[in-house]
Amino acid sequence: MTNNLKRITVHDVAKKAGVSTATVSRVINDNDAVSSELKSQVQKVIDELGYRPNKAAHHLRSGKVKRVGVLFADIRNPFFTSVLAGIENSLHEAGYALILGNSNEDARIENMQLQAFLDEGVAGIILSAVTNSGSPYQQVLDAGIPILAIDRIPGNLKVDSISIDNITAAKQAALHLINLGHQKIAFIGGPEHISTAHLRKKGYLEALEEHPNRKPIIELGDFRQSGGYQATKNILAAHDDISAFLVANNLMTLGALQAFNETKILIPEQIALVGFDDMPWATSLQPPLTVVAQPTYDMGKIAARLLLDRIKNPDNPIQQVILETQLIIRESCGGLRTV
Amino acid sequence: MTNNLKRITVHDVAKKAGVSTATVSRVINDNDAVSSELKSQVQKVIDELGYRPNKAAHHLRSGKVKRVGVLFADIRNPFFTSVLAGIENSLHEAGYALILGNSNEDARIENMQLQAFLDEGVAGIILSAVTNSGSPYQQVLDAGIPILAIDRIPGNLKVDSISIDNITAAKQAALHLINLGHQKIAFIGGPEHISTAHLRKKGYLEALEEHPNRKPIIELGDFRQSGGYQATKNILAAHDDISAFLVANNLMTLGALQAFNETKILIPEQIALVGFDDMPWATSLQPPLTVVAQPTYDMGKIAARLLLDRIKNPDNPIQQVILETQLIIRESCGGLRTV
DNA sequence: TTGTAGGCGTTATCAA
DNA sequence: TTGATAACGCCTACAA
Repeated sequence: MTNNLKRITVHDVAKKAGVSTATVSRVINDNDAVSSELKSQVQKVIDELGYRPNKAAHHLRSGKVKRVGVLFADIRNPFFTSVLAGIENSLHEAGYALILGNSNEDARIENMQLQAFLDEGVAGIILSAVTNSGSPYQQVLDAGIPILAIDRIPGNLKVDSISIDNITAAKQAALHLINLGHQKIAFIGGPEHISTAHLRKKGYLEALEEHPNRKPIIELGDFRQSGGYQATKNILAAHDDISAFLVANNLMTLGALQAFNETKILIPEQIALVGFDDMPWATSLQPPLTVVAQPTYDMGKIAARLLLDRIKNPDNPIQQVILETQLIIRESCGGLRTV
Repeated sequence: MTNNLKRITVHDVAKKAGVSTATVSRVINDNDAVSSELKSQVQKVIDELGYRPNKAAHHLRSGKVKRVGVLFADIRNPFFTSVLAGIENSLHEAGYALILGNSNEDARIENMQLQAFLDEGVAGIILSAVTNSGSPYQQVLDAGIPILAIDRIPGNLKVDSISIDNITAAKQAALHLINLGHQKIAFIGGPEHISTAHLRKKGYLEALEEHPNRKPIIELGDFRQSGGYQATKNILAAHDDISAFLVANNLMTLGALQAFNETKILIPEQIALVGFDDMPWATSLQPPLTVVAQPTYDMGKIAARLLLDRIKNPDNPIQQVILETQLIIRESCGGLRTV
């Protein structure tokens, strides 16, 4: 049942190649100066024997690991899934393994997962933070493990980060609705402690401020479908003269649609709708959804690259990358009413 | 910049507690018989020092790892995302780390990823196989690493597995459409080499066979949105008398909807639609989508548990778990026409 | 029940 | 440029 072929080690290679284990090690790690003669000779034996270095031993002795931890606040949200796919792609190309964790929007779990990453041994961590404060992450940085903050950036944390310009993104969407002639535009936002939620609300408010007589109508959800549904219901119950909705998150947009369908409200005839994130279903809905699109997959790819850069060059200056969003105008926001 | 606090090891604990490193090791690993007196004494020192065992050393010496590899064919598909969340949850509870890989429906990449898992050191692998043959996976099993096949089960592979009853699932959906009185029911399936695709087609065919005069109308897509779109277009172009569609995958269902919207075909008035997987958007669509629901999250949870069982008991009999699906009837398939 | 000591597979240091 | 050797941190015979 069990495998009784003994594991092939540097010793086996060394013996067969007639060199020392040190030389074999040097060939594996390429770097050192080994005569190209010996190098190819050893490499040949490595191939013949099908030798594969033991990573645990390598890690133990050298302290180096090609492993990155990815900790997201909600891996079920398609936004993160797409980002994750981008990360996976970059890491795989670079020969790094990806350890995945889900903090589930829970600071306690997040903390445990980070600790688990440290125990497991990672060269760096990509993190969509649950809390807005940097302090919980300091111990990780103190341990010499770099963090790359993605999407949600804790305020006082000095780390590399990648995000979108949330204020402008939301503002642009709100302005579009304003320019279509809408007077009463409701905003469904997320929890204040999440930076993206906070900033998108700010963008919405900024847009309204630029246009007189437009009062903010705001309801905050939990970034989940049910939260969007409930927030929409609440707004509809409290106001009967709203003609447009801006929803600050993908799943909440689905919740809002559910509420509109239930209430037999027609989109865009009765209410214009702009959502967040260009998800697979956006073009399958009737009418197709107008959205603020984030470059999710690319965010992931870039995030991984930034982190790998940091791992290679710990003393480089910190980079804060901000990607642009795109307002994709489809039919859910209706045509021009007044200009 | 760098951390100059030396790492705390068993030796530090041993010295401070006035015991040998062997005793410390025994306390860490709980199992052995250490007097409860000594045990609590050592534990106290461990807590005081904040000692955390080095997993690389543990792995190297003992050969044991609490790490599982998860390799999916398409991590961007929300079906897998949901399964993944279930797996993550179970593994995290059990103190296992999750290494994630994406084979992207490519057998070559799948092979590389499996090799990477072996190099990295995993106690087991959860796999949604790209190919339908078991042979590519034999080397992993030969290395003593158990595989748990999920969703797609290679034909000739003797491993634990968890899946749904794909034949019955599709058959049930097709029968529902038949019972509603539909005569021409089109089926959009997936690539034949994927077991789920193959079996769902079989279920559709079985349903038709039970009812005379119903000819199969089949188009195969690639399990992606664009494939569903194209397949729908093809069917619509070739037939003008179809009154119902059964689509065998979640993203292809979105593609079909896109095609229907574009062609101004009304659901369910002109065409009744049944899709696969109860995804977040199903209830946000107008009309809400009738679907064959798979217990995705639970599949993941159970998959992880099965694998951990296998890791603990390598010689237990093989388990093939088949979960039931549920036909959730909403409005997209229309009401009863004829019975 | 507890301690001693050797080794897991690799790499870093030092010497040749 | 190459080799001998110790050490990374832990576990496990074996001895006491």
